[in-house]
Amino acid sequence: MMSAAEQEAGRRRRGRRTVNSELGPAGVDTLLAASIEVMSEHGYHGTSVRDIAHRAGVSPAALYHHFPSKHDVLVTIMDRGIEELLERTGEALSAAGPRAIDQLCGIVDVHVRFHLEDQHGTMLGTSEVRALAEPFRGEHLAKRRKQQRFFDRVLLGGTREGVFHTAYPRDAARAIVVMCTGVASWYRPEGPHSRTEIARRYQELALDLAGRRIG
Amino acid sequence: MMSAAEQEAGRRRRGRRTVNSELGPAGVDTLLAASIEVMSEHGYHGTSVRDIAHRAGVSPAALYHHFPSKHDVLVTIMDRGIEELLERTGEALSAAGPRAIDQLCGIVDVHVRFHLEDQHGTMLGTSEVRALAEPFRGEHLAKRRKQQRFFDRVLLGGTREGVFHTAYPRDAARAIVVMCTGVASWYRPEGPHSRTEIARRYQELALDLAGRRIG
DNA sequence: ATCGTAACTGAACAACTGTTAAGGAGCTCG
DNA sequence: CGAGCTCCTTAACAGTTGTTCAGTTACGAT
Repeated sequence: MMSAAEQEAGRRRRGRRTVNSELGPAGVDTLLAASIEVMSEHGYHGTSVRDIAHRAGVSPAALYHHFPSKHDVLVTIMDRGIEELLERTGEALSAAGPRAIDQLCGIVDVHVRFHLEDQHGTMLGTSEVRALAEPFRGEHLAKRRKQQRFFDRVLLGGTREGVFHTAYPRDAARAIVVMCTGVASWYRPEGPHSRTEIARRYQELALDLAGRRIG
Repeated sequence: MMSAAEQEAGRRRRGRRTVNSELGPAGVDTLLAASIEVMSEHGYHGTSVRDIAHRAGVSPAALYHHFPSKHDVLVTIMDRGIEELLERTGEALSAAGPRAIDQLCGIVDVHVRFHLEDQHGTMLGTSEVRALAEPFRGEHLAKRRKQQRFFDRVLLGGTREGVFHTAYPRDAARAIVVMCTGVASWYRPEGPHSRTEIARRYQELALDLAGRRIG
């Protein structure tokens, strides 16, 4: 007969392989990865603590060793996500230099790549804001507005610079963010185009939306 | 002491006023309207049958007089929505005539207006596809692809016609749909712009995405 | 060897879930 | 009148929910 410890170790290993490809501290990170997988498929309310635990290969109670509540798991995922996006966007903006065209290409590249690489996490992030309780909801929305303002500034700057000719820079900025965010909901890794190619195309589409004249 | 009938009538009247502004058959339509309101706020799984019934001013069991299940309520809402969108899009396309520019303006106008007028319903429609069970999910996705194909055809047609110059007509078509669908998630009736004005602007943005040259 | 602690377990909790059963009020029609 | 129908009720059902609790195991430090 197999000992409880052997059973348990086996279960954990299996859990790790599914979610985490065999390494890592297997605690918080495994649970977060499992949560992202299963929540992005069925939504926050459509996912039970037992679903998460089963996917992670642990018991339901194990989740409460690492997080105070199911809600806190969501908060952690959403906050890590938006924070990384903000950081990467800021970096891209610094690296782009002073020209609005370069800036727009830079932040669109980051935005698209981020939503392609962390497809499930970002889908959670965009669809489950409503599941956040206050004050986390308010804080998260503030960070989203901050991210939006990056795009607003680039569009308005380019308009003043005279390189963007759209009559509605704010609407164009919002449209660009929405369209780049949207890639997470249709992208399939087995599709015909590489992530790099998709990012390149969206830079072009964003420039069109900004009203860059050809010539 | 108030009779049960009086209590009940009062409750129903209150329910109607909240949801339906006092008229209508108060049965199926009231329940659907209540479902759209509360489900668009908390999502399908975040909404209980008791939540819906309470908003509609009836008992939880009343829902099962009109629908076989909670899931069927969602199916009804989503199907009515996509069917009306398809119909309106088809009409707009016929009314637009042969030129791709007019066609694009027509279907963008319909798409934006539809998502502004039925804001809550369309938000449900875009976010809760995952809550649909088979075979309804498959059927609904087929209708969504049909709607997408309207835009694909217009973009490809305009490219062949030589009036649209985007290098990526299919990506542009998807981006246009996504950006028009997105209005439902940020629009507030008390905002600075009328629905007509927003629709007009999005026609402009769509033409930019399509790569219509100025001049 | 023993202590401490991090990581986890199975079993239980009350609350809530979708759904059903049985019945009553109000209406129309013969 | 009363049969039949629509629309709705209260009360209950079994299953699931998030969460807690008391205990167990693995393991590095003393």
